[in-house]
Amino acid sequence: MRILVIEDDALLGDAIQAGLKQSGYAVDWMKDGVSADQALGTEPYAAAVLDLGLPRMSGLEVLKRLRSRNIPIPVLILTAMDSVDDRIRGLDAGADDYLVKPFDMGELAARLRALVRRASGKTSPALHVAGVELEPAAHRVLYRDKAIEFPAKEFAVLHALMLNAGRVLSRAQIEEQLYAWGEEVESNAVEVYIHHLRRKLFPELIETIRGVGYLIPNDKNV
Amino acid sequence: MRILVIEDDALLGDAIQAGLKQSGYAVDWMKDGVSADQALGTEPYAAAVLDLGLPRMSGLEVLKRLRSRNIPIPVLILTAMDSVDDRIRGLDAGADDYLVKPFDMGELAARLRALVRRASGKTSPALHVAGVELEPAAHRVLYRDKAIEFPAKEFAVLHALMLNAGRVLSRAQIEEQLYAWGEEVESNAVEVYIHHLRRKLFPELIETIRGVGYLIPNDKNV
DNA sequence: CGCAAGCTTAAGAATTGCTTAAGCGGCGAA
DNA sequence: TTCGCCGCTTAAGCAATTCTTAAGCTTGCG
Repeated sequence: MRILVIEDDALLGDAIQAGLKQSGYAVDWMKDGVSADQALGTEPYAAAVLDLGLPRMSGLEVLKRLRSRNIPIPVLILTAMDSVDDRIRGLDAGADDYLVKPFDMGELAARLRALVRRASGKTSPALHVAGVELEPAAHRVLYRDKAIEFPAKEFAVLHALMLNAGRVLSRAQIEEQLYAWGEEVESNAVEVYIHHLRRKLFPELIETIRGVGYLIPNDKNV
Repeated sequence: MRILVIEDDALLGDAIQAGLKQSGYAVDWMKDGVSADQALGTEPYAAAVLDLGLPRMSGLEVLKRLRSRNIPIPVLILTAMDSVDDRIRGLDAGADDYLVKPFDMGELAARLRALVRRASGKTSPALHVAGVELEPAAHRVLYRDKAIEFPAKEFAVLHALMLNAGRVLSRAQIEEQLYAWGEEVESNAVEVYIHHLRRKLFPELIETIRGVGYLIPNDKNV
């Protein structure tokens, strides 16, 4: 799950990036409006965290341009305590939620989670597919009522596949979820994670579509 | 278009039912959580309007059970003005939108419309022709309710032909679907794929138009 | 009847994915 | 701080499938 953080303050940006990484997101960090605008147009982010005071192009402008291009990703804006006006204008311009600085990293992560979930529409907090239950918030997976542990990346792959149950995800699509800019891999990492998932759960869970990608089939029943 | 309204307050429920009927929906009205839960499991609703405070089973519980059964219909929850917590928990439990009481009937109708549109847009369109069903997203083909496997290229050929059912595709047009620039083949590859398709499905599915190309005829009946 | 277009088959080539294992780096414990 | 563990990334060999090609055969049409 990939998030774009747009924040010009180095200290704060660093903290946000670190905190969100901790929560398992792949985080890109842009420090001005123009780069952010561009990145939002090209990369498949699940959400954006946007400070309104930015150099080169204001956060509000970034937001407006985003919406005018009909890109519906959830945007959470960061505002100073005293700028109620900004907050209102942000929400008017299409922001989905806001947080007043200073804020707690846990809360930011929680809100992002809620936003992403809501945006993806039909996703409940716990995903149930093929007897596997995955709780994104708790970073927990249950199979046959037993908790199974997954390291961050394995979890992310499983999450992506379960979110898209019934749809094929190409290896490239999965990689985009796992890695932020400049930390792409060039190996068969995804294959290895798939292998681990199959071993810890059961092999039939994930189907291979040769030359296309991977897929967790939708349940028919239940 | 059928909508389920779950609301225990007689006055409000009546108003909602009337208002939505006005907007052209067929409206069922349940007054407690248990009946609603049951109805949602059996009837094909396009969306649900859910009050969170319900007798017998709370709205939140209804929602959770709905999602745990992987039923992805859009749910709009109704919350009291002061219960921000409920709203959050509702969204966390998989609601798609919310409305704070009291609300305007026009707005409710508008939001439902938006939700339904969004939800139906996400359903990947399956192609049905001549008893063959092809789901692009799942990379899956069903014939006589049996799944049949196709390697990437064969699938691509079938997909192209079904997308253009009733129209002749030249061999060159089919090849364009299969190969990126600079990797054209110079052989009878397409003929070979056509042959495989005919064998796995049935020979009459694909007609040969000599000197022109290939064609899957349109069904007369659906 | 003869030719061209398309069908069928088969086999080698190429690609793709699976599996295993090892090195590396970070993080926590001692 | 140092050590050891764990997770992440690579790499390489192997197995299987898929792709391409070509050759011979069949069919339809003039």
